[in-house]
Amino acid sequence: MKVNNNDAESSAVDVSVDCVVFGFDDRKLKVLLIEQRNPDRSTRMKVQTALPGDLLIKDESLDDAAKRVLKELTSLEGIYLKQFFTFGDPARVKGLKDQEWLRVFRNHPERRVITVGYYSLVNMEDYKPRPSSFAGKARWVDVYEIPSLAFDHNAILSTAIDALRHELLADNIGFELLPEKFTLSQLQHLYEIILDRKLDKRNFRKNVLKNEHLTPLAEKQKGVLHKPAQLYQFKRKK
Amino acid sequence: MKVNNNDAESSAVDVSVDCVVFGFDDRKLKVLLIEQRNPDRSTRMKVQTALPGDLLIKDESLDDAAKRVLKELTSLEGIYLKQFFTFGDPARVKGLKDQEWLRVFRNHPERRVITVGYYSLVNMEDYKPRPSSFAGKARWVDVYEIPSLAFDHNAILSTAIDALRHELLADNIGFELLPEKFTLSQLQHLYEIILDRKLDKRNFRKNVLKNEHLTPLAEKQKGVLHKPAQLYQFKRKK
DNA sequence: TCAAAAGTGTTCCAATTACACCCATGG
DNA sequence: CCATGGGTGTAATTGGAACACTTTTGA
Repeated sequence: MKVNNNDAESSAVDVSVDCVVFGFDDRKLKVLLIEQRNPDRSTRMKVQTALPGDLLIKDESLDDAAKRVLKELTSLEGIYLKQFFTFGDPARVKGLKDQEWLRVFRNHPERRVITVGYYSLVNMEDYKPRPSSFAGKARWVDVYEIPSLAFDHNAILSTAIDALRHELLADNIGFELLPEKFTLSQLQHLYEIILDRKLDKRNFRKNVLKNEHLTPLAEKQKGVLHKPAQLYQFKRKK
Repeated sequence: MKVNNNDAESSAVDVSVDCVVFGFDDRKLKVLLIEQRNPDRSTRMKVQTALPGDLLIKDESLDDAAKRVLKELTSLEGIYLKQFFTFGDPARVKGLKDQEWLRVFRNHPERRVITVGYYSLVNMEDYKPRPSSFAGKARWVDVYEIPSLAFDHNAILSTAIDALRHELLADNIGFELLPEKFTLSQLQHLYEIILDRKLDKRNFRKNVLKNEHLTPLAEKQKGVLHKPAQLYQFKRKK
């Protein structure tokens, strides 16, 4: 009768969330990567770079776990956050280095870990690095120059980038990555970098001014060595 | 140091997959629902209707788990299958009836269960009901007349329908629901039912003949009491 | 000959693309 | 006065939407 519920067959599994935190510094699309916590000097394991993430805690929803990771890491709350895919390959945490790390930092290093991927969009100006319980130092890395990451995080990241591109085209979420006040050129540049192609300036402006809810401010760029640009703000719809 | 990895905080979690199996009977869009297995006559618990699903087993990927559930239920292999969302609300299996059922059929009824949602598209003609280890009888139910389901399966199902609509528009996966040979009217009717709106016949044909890879067969409909329609087949791209 | 669905083109409008010059500022 | 990026409009093309009648079959 009971088929897959004996512990022999359906063994315990851990569930985590991993967050792909995107940021934009006016030139490059970046993602926030952490150094994995370092084992107490004893071993001299090579530190791996990884996506921020953590195991789910008791009675915490997936979204809440992602918010918690994000808040611990960046102090930010209320930022754009979206579940995009769940990764459950049984071998995804079985790499040699990954196992080494898990043996130090997890109670059940042998357990498989299913991870739910989230991506979030933050305005880099708002970001303040912060010591977090699950990570060493964090840094922004160009999404087009990602090193080799722990676990299957390279795959997770590239899935996130695909999801971000689709979402950008479908729902125009780009402004989440910009400061409160921005110019249309900044916005266009952001789109060009995410989509990885040039856009026509006049057509781009026509489109965003039609489709987006942009309010021109009574304020212009200052201190630039060319004609100062009009600043805009998104009217966030309720 | 160790933060969320002590068993007190990150308690054991079960992971399951749930499959939303869509079918089309030439009139209605249907979904395959099961009766939950019945506790041995002893208790007379009311049988709930649910989506087919099962706990992940050892060393099985998420995709493989979904394929297994599908194969056990329908004997079908190689059919269209897509992960669409993961549901992890801590309360999602805490309903009264749900707990009753879990206490009979699961070794750890108190555990939270995270479930990864898949949907699949099957040609109803190919489907042969089959006794499965995780379910009682299965039946096809009109997606627009879904009863109250176990757990959070109503929410999972409506998320699946949204995902199906998007996918249909983006990737034209409609033919997966049709028999090998079909008419353009059947295809149009399918689109109309999934999207829940009328489509213009001439425009629809123009579009699918442009965009899809349809091969007209040297064969027509037979035995219909009107002009027999051209039959088509999809050229599946390699 | 009738009922039922199959099949077929054209026109109109909206959206998308391509494209080049003048402007305001700071140095 | 020069370098720099800001800002603007139009024409051509493409794609989507609306729309009605003739054809073939079986009963």
